[in-house]
Amino acid sequence: MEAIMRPAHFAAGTPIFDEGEAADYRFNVISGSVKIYKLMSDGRRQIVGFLFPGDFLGLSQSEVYAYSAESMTATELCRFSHASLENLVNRIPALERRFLGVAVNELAVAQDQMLLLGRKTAMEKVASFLLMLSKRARERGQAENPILMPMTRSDLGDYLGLTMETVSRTMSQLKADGVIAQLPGSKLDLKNFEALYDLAEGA
Amino acid sequence: MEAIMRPAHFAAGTPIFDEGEAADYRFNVISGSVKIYKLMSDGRRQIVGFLFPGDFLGLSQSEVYAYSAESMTATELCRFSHASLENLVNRIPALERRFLGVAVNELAVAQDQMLLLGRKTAMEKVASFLLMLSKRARERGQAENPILMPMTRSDLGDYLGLTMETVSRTMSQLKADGVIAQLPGSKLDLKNFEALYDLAEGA
DNA sequence: CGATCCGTTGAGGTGCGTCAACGGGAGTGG
DNA sequence: CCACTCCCGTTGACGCACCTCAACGGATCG
Repeated sequence: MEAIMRPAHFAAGTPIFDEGEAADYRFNVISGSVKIYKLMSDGRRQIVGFLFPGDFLGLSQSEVYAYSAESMTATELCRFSHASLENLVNRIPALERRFLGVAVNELAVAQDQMLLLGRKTAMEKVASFLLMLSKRARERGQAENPILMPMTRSDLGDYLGLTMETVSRTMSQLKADGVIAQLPGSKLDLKNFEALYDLAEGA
Repeated sequence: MEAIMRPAHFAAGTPIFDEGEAADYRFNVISGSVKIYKLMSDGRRQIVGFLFPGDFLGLSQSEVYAYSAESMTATELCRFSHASLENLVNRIPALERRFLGVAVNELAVAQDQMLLLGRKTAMEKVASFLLMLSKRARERGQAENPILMPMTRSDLGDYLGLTMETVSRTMSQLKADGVIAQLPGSKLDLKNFEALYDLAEGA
């Protein structure tokens, strides 16, 4: 895979590709963080994923990207042209299996997110989100407790189906209740996992 | 594939499998219709998909199903044991490619649904849903206009992140405005596609 | 040191949820 | 063939969780 890979660097807040563009490339996140989102004609936005090192983006069955992507922090990506990746996959069936696993996993994550968006309250959404960030950090081999949260309140709102004001209020309450605490550098200390689990389920 | 397939029949409203069960089988819908959903401990439900002939269910990376499945109408399924399907896929790489395509497609559908759940109003949700049903019928080679809608108002609410009362009110308004009309046999006549497109986008 | 962006907080409004009543159709049993 | 029941859908009245609009403060940057 390294033979067909090209590194690509993006400063914080840089567009990577837009929904509707020809889907000529696939990417893999090396470092940094990326948000992928869909827009409505009047500007309403739904963020459909936050991506971290190890995550893929740009997978598409159609000729065009199904969502837009933008870096949140300084980000390093691996870029693969669709054609050369196709060639490689044809010669190495195990790769296809790998991608299938990735896609099926992401599908399960998407279904969890549908439950969150459709049925959870603001507090449940925020608590669920914090726990998810923590879990994903652990899966990446990082610490599960002080979590890095590079996204703005507005990003968070557009991910959770809330306004940034509601996100802010909810986070303030969690701070006031001593469940979380801010640390320097966009870091968040989850001081009470048990409380978060209860809040995420509506207890 | 036919060699390892077992047919399975389900009467309307019959459980097929439950979230958390050992994911020993994969299924393909032959005829009828299926809903797949996730439940919260207090009974809140999010339907994450309605399945029709040609659709797959039971794909999972984990050892257990990630959602529950139940037939909505009398339904015929193909059942494949996970193990034998695995064997077959190992011998026929094209099958893996096929599944990858299915999964990536479903992921795109899931992302559309996230936009709907997170950012659309009740009217936009209902209009979008009707158009999606019509589009999927067309893709299956069926008529796009009188659409079959076998799900209850409650199912619809749990799919769109609304209550059944709100769904009912919204459908009533669409009827009053002459945009849709009920036909016998759970069928719906979409009398004004253009109006529906506008309503789905918030115009 | 002005401009901009982000986050926070308050006051007030509203879209949808909640609760409730009712009617029709389908299945069931007498 | 007619009650009876149950489920589904509809509609109304009311409440509330979250949105909208607004003001303000701190951080970053040119």
